[in-house]
Amino acid sequence: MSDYIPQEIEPKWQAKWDADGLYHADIDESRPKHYALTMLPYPSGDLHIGHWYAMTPSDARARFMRMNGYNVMLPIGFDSFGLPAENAAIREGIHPMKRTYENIERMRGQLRSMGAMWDWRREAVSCDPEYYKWTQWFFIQLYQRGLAYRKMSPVDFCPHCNTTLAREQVWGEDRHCERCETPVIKKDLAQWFFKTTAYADELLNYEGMDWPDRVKVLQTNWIGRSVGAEVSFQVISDQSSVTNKLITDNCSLITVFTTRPDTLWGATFMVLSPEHPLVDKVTTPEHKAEVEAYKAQAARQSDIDREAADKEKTGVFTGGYAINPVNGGKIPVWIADYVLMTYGTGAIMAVPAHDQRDFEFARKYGIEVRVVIQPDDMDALDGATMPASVPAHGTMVNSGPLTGTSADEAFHAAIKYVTEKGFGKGSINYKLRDWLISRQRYWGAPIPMIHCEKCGWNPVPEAELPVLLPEDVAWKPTGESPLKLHPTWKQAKCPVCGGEAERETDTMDTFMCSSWYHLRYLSPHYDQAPFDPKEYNYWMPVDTYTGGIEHANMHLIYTRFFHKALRDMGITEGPEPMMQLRNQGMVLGEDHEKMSKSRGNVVAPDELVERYGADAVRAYLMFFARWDMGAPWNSSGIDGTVRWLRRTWTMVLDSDDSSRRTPAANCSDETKRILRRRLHQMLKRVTRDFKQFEFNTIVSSLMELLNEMTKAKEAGAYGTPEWNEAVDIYLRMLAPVSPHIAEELWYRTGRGEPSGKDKAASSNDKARPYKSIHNQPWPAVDEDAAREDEIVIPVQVNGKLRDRITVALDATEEQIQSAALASDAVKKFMEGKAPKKVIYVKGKMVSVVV
RNA sequence: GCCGGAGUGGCGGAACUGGCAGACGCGCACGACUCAAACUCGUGUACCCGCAAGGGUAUGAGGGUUCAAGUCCCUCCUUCGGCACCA
Repeated sequence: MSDYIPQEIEPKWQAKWDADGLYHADIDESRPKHYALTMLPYPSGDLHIGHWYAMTPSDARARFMRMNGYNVMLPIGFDSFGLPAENAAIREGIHPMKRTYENIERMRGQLRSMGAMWDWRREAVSCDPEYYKWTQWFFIQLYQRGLAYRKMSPVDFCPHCNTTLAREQVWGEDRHCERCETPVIKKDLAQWFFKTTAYADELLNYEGMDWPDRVKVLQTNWIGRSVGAEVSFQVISDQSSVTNKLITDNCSLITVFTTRPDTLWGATFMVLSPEHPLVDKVTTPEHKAEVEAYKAQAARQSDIDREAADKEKTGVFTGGYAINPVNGGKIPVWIADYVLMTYGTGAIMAVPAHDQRDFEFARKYGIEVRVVIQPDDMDALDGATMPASVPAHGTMVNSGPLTGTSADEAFHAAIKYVTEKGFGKGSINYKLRDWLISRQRYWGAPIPMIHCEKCGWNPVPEAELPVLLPEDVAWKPTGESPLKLHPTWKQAKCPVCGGEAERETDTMDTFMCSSWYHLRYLSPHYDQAPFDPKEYNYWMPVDTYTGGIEHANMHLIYTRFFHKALRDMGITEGPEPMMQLRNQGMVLGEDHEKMSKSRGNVVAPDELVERYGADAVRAYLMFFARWDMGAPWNSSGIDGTVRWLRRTWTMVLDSDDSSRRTPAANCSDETKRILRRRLHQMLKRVTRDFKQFEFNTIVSSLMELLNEMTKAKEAGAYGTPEWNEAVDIYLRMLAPVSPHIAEELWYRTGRGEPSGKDKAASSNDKARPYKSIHNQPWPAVDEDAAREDEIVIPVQVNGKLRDRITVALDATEEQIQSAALASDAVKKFMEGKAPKKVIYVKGKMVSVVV
């Protein structure tokens, strides 16, 4: 028996599988399809342990599905546009394209070392013109559908990355850039947006999706649907008049959004956001100076200062008044920076008695507090003296026709009331914003739009796609797109009038590229359309999608939006692109901190593969933590999986009979029966765990089975039919986890030999078809073999475990109960008393109560 | 503040309809092999009392439901994510 040397067998089999096209996924209508997808990597230049942690269990799962008769496609590619390559260009003067393709080449090798079942023919690279041509094409489709638009607005800008960011890419309390952690600033810029909000409601529907609740909750919170009403308040024109003459033109209606229309009678003032367009109109000449000063101060403040929730509320009175439409009350109009222009209508009605923010504001500025809901469990409230706002649950008071009803009923009644009276209507608001996709950078897909002085913005004609990136560009960190500084690139002919025009010089957010990569994998070189409809009809939707949870509110919302928008254009079909989603956790450094170069706690998978082999690294990554949780790395733990694979090698191949082993002829039936029982029990567990993505217990079950088999081998099982069956099934279960050693042992034990007819067909050893273990079916559980013939029943007395009795599987309840009561230990703890009650749970437990 | 996840030996974790807590592995201890060490193999390993048999205590804390709770319910604590003046 030779030694287990993964460094020899792994490259050998990788080359063989590649040469045989073993993992090619082609349309085959005779088999059910399974599209397995893992989030495509960014070509940073090195595959890190996180990639391995995400990808190897996904590969194992795909292999399991393959062995279960599915025609499985597992594609791979690169999300290869993006900032790091461009920043390196600025720093080191290396062209982003050159650097990116070098990195891709390096990572291809690293990916191959995993021994995963990628179909490399389907590789897609998003920075390749044959890919981004279609990214641009999709932009145009969205534009023509009215789902892409250009707007001047205050947007988040990362001063370090020198580009604008989508709202989803701004994180944390200090509002920092998702990529470089620099706090963002606000800039007024004309930018392109996608109308994600048009699909807000549909994105909240997860029907038929096998996604983790965690992700659904994150998305639901992010979309932030609120149900309420819009109510319009009229501004009083002549502020000194006692007759309250109303301005009748619509421009002097202030519309607010409220989730509590039932509290309308308690609105004692209004607040406009300082940026609200009606501020100037409402403000009286005496208050103009003060209002202007406040507006200027609010504009200067960063969002971070402004949005700090614990900051004391500030604001100024505009001098203007509005009429509360439900009771005719004259209420003052203020401006305050706690009201955001970006949510709702940018204006609120303030109900200090039942909203803490409004309450603090009212007390600070001496505004009336008017109670309209009396909570049932509190003494009668007095607006003038109450120390804090009270929750808006209870019975309506001081609320006209609603008085006396419960607040819950009043919610609907109020909407009906304002609708009938004509000054409001039911309304729904979302926190979700439209997706800002413009980036002032070079290394991205150019936005295929042309601006003409006469004809405005128009898309580049389809025949002229792709709009190629120029290669001769100077990279300077200016905050402007390098494309803008290029001497000629932006010059273009207007597609409408043919006159002189200019290209859009911004490029697209790379999340645009990754919103449809699963479609490009279907046919990466197809040049008639973004994908070949034949491939689409067979493979889509994605059956299993795996990746990190950090994309819950970014990629996973974008790609769902994209699919739905395309569906409405007739390009895709079905409600969702990815039916099943599973998230892996994160591998932390040995110091329990997030891995980073600066902490020096990064684990390099290349070194591990070199030292232990890919099979051991794969097995360890599946074994060492719950996949969905992740855990800190433990460098000595991998020794356990290395030992396990070596013992597997020895168990299967070592036929040395000179040891103390019992000869096969003397092997007892009992040994064989136990071997088969344990084998099929483990098979059952492993099958279940693969279905449920519980990879850690798959490996531990295999370890247990190895221990059982080693015992059986010592007892003479080696060489018996039961032994051969056990080896056969063991290797098949091992194949998805550690594909190389499984294949090698399959081969060495002659299981890959062609049988009968195949063998006769060719005497040439090389041409003989080899029957790879990876083309074998998953074994079937023999339930009879797995069944125990005796069971051990724990016996409790007064809830404490006192004994275990062994009974035949078919023992009756009476037999088991009397055996339990006959036990010495049980008798001892019953202390001679008669049992009050004996509970028997079938096959599980006897519980005696005295 | 709100929403979600997680707290089990020295460590990673297991326990899948409430039914034997600690599977499997790491580490550690002892033994075999060895001149020796490493490797490998074997045995042991939650904690406390006990030579042992045995007994007691344990799943973040405290209550509850139950014959029986890591698992269900209530009140907290710690920790990790996300959101955060969202009207």
